[in-house]
Amino acid sequence: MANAPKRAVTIQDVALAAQVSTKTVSRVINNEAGVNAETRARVAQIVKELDYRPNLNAQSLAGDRSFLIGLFIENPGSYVTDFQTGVIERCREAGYHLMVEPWAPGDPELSTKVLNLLRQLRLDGVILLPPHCDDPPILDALEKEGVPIIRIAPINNRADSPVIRAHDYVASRLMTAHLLNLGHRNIGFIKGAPGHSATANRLQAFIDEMTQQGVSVNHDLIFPGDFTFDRAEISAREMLSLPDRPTAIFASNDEMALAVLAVAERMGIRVPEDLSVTGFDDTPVSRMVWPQITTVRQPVKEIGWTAADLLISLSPRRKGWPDPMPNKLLDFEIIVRESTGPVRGERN
Amino acid sequence: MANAPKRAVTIQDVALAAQVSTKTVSRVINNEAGVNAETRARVAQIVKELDYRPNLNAQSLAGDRSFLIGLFIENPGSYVTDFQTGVIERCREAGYHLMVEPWAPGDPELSTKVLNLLRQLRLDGVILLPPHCDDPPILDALEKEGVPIIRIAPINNRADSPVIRAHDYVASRLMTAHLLNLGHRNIGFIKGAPGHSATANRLQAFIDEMTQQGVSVNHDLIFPGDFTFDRAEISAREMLSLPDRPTAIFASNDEMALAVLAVAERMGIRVPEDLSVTGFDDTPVSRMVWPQITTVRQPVKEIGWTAADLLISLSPRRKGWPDPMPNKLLDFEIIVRESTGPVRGERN
DNA sequence: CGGAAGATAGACAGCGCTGTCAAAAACATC
DNA sequence: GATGTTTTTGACAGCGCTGTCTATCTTCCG
Repeated sequence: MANAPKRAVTIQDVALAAQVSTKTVSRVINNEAGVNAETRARVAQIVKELDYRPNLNAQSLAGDRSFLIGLFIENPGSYVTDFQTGVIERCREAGYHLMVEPWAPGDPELSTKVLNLLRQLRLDGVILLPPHCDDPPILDALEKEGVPIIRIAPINNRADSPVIRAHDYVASRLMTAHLLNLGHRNIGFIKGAPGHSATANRLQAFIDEMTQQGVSVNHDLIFPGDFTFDRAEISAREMLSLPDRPTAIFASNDEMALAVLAVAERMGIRVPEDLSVTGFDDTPVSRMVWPQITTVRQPVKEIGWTAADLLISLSPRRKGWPDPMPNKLLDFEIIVRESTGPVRGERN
Repeated sequence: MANAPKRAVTIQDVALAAQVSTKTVSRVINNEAGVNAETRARVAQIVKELDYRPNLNAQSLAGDRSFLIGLFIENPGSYVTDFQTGVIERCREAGYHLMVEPWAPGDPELSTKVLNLLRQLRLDGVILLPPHCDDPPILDALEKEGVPIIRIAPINNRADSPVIRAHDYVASRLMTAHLLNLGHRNIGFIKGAPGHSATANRLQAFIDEMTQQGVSVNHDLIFPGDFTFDRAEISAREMLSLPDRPTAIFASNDEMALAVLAVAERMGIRVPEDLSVTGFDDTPVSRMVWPQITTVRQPVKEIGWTAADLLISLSPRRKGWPDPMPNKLLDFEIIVRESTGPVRGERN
């Protein structure tokens, strides 16, 4: 029904009531220096009494900042949800808002569309998740508009923006060591999607750890994947049909570990007795299935916090990033659950 | 680094280049009537050449509409992700944007916070998911600001806004019938969270179908739940420890069905041989686990589309909703998978 | 061919706020 | 008490756009 289009309380109203200029009110609500303590108190009082809230559009237009932060994602779901939660939490505390924008990586008009968004909204910053954090059309558009960015777990280096990542590589090595400790030697690996640094890191760490522990890597046991259930299902089926099938499978994320579980179940292979399975990310489902999945907890929400904090701390002063670029490397945690167990010698 | 603060192309620039007034340019970009076809073409041409995009903030400020739609959620995840995707898709096509705002239902300052947001952002509309669609502080704040709303599957009626829902009740009856057809008579039920219409509807439909088919409902087999895994796990454990335990359990959503599966597995109860389990919502995981869960597919994304479409179609003209309120009732689909099977007589 | 009606265009103000700069007030100094 | 310095405040323009209203130009009709 959209009733009563009541005119909202404006800065004018406050100024009038407080007997000061609008500029002074502006100073108070923005916590700027140079206002007498008494005046400040009086204005603050009136603001409260009148229940005044500045109009963001007007602030944006006049002040050339939007109080909006973009989050570019490929598709929602998986870890993105947690991440988003983290970002929103911090944004809200700081009076910012989050605009979630999904993009399809291959889109030929991507650049135009991104530019369109940026020009229209004047975002104060953008957080780029993989694979967008390495996507030239997107990066170019952002650079062209001079929008500050934060990249999460990118592949390529750039000197112009901070990077936040968790230590995938170390985590993956530890996870591999976990499998090796359990006696597994014949270990299969399902890769993630190309274009994600996690894909390369997790695989490389797997190979390095195996090698360092003197276990030769069987490259025929490294199967393709793309972080989805369906693709992993195919790889799992192939791998488990091998005459000398692996005693353990390291899946590059939880959803793919789920696929391995499903295939194993269907083939009558018991987990963890006959096959150990590990995931990555500690998504909620990893503990809702049976057996619960051994996985790596990435501090996804914390990464979200960090990203938001960085952008918010930057935005008021348009001075660019501080000199040592404030990159962050966050901790992870290996979570051993039911899907991994000691290798059983009776086969072969 | 936030380089080159290049001044963006404005409507002025276009007007100058096209030798018309800014107002005419405005007419063209907003597709308003009253512009000569020739002029329109010329302006459109220049707009393209200059790669001009109107500044949303300015449009909002001057035009009293924000091109922003709010989506109020309790917490992300579950079906919300799909819903969000649907809304974003339509918003983008129409030049709108989505602002996702999670709220904690019990928050004593809820009203203030919502008002704050509304006054600051001037949203063109808000979509309310359960349980917010029945939350007085939120509804009051929205009404006070005259923001149009769409409510998804609310409990209470209100004449002032459209409602979109899928036919929970019918779906739940059919699902119950499915269980009855398989020969189950001793059926357990795990309820959803209070404050959601789905909770009441799904339960009532279950009771009604049972009753109609002449099967007496054992109220001791109706267990509490809140749509979460953890709570359902407790209920499932209790239920399956009963001396005369049910041969089927109807869980009010997929996550809780997962819990039943996990408990059954742990207790050595086979699904579906010894126990049939059904979920609700057809979330992605319902087919990623083994056995895959029999569930009800709700057209969550389509509901998102519909909600966005309604709001967008309303917003340009501030005339309020059309007369028969455009409520929508969407279709569902029962998806029979592996977690349900015929009852086996050998027990007792 | 005069005048009414309709189509097209522009002038202008102003949405609500902040940046800039100058004025006023308060305080220091010798 | 005159002068310099700092603090506090306000006037004013303008961010980029749209709503309103008026001016101009066409067209149509008796």
